[in-house]
Amino acid sequence: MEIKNKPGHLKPLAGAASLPLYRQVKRELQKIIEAGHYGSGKPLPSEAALALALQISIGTLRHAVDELVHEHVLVRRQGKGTFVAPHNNARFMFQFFHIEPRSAPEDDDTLLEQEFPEIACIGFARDKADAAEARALRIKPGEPVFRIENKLALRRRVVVHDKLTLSAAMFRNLTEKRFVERPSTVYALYQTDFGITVLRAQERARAVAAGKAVARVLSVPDAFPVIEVHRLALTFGDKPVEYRVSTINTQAHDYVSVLSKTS
Amino acid sequence: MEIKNKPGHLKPLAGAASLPLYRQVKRELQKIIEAGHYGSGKPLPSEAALALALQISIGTLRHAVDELVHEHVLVRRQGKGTFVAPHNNARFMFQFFHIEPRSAPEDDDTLLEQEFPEIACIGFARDKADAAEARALRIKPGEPVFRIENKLALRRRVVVHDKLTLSAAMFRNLTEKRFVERPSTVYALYQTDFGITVLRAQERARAVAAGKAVARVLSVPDAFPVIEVHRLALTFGDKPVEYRVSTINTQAHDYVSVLSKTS
DNA sequence: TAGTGGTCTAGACCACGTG
DNA sequence: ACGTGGTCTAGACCACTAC
Repeated sequence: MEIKNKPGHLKPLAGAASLPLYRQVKRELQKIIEAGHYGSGKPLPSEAALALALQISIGTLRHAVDELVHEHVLVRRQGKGTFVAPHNNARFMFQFFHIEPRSAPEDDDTLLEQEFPEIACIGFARDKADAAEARALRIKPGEPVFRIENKLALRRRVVVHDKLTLSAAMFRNLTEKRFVERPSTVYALYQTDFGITVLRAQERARAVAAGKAVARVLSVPDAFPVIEVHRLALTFGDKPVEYRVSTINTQAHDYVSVLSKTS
Repeated sequence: MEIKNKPGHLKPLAGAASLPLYRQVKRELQKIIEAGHYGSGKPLPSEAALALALQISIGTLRHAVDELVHEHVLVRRQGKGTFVAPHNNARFMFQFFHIEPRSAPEDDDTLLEQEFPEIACIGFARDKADAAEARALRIKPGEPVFRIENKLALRRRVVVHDKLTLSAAMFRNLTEKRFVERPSTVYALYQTDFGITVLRAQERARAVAAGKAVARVLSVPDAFPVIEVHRLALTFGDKPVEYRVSTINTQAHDYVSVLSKTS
């Protein structure tokens, strides 16, 4: 056949180090996703169509999609199409919820049937960002924020106290009603109502003596040792979305994390 | 050209659901790796050679290798070859060490320059497994185990107390000398001296009041709140390798974990 | 039957590391 | 100059889902 390929010729990065074509395609796809169309049940254009539109081979297009699928940004369904990954299923829920009862060492491997927590909103207010919140969310101190307080129960026992902080500029018109009536997780709410996709989160945990207010919520003695987790949730471009301080009663539950070479 | 491919024809799984060829190849590669040759600086056979030997196309071979690379089991080095992932470099170290100073919120993104802990062995003994150890390591209570105690310091301050338990059957002829003189991490030692590759670990964390002995090692008041982490390290086939209880002084350091859709 | 993603092949050329 | 992995292409066929 003797056909010359011209990799890096169709779409080189002028002057720069010329990112591989499939990386450029990946970025292109990310833009499409971030634009927000294709949110609800609608599949992306077919691989053949995308490859044609971008004037690349289907193999290269698939390489780009492969990476996004591996990052759980897209999901493929054979015979149906490729979709942006939904935030509403149980599987995703437990990407960000890592509390487990301490019992049942029957099966060692991970999540077989994790329990869904029962969430109750016990506070909702609009206020000005303090220093810590502003630094975390990368806004100016004093800018308006929403503060939401939740308690989470497993088997009727309150195990976690959550304090969420959201930038009011990012979450315009957020109301307590929407928070209380949300269908599933808050991250699904961010996506459906505000087009914000949480991609990653970093958590920093420390042991502290429970404060009076939180101790009452968790039904532990005053100054009892609890774990305090500071979480920052991020979207595309590592932009901060939510700052959250969780306090966990670890008398009967563990804060679980899986360290893997596959991380 | 009009050449018919015969996918699933060269190497179908008789009777069964016929795993894709590249998955079969992946297993083949895993066997090669587990066999233990290719441990020290020696590259695997080249992709072209492997594809030829297995009578498959190079694309399929690469697909299999891609997955193992993504799982950090193999690493590729352009111009040199493909190697089994070493356990001795800094990058890997921090796959399993997630303690960070609480300061410096300068750069939000992860590990730019994490500090290497200074490790000191403060105990080494051969004993019989108690109930908890036996259950974790999946051996019988009373079977011989090694117990090792370490303390880890960051910036000259002791931050972590570790208590490791290893099955003596799995680690024959382990000596205190080898542990003290180890070049880098213990997981590198497991690999070089015993051919055991740690692939994953699960950690369960809880807040507790520090016991007297540990409190002294960590220089915290008696009954001070600390985090206790129970780790089980696993190798191929999810076989338990090491059971470890770490106690962390979180006065100035955090126990960090990154939750990601890319998990 | 038609359209989608999933697998596999064969081969060209590029970029890196070593001699 | 040579061998290694890295990228890209073009096309065939399979498996699933819809209509």
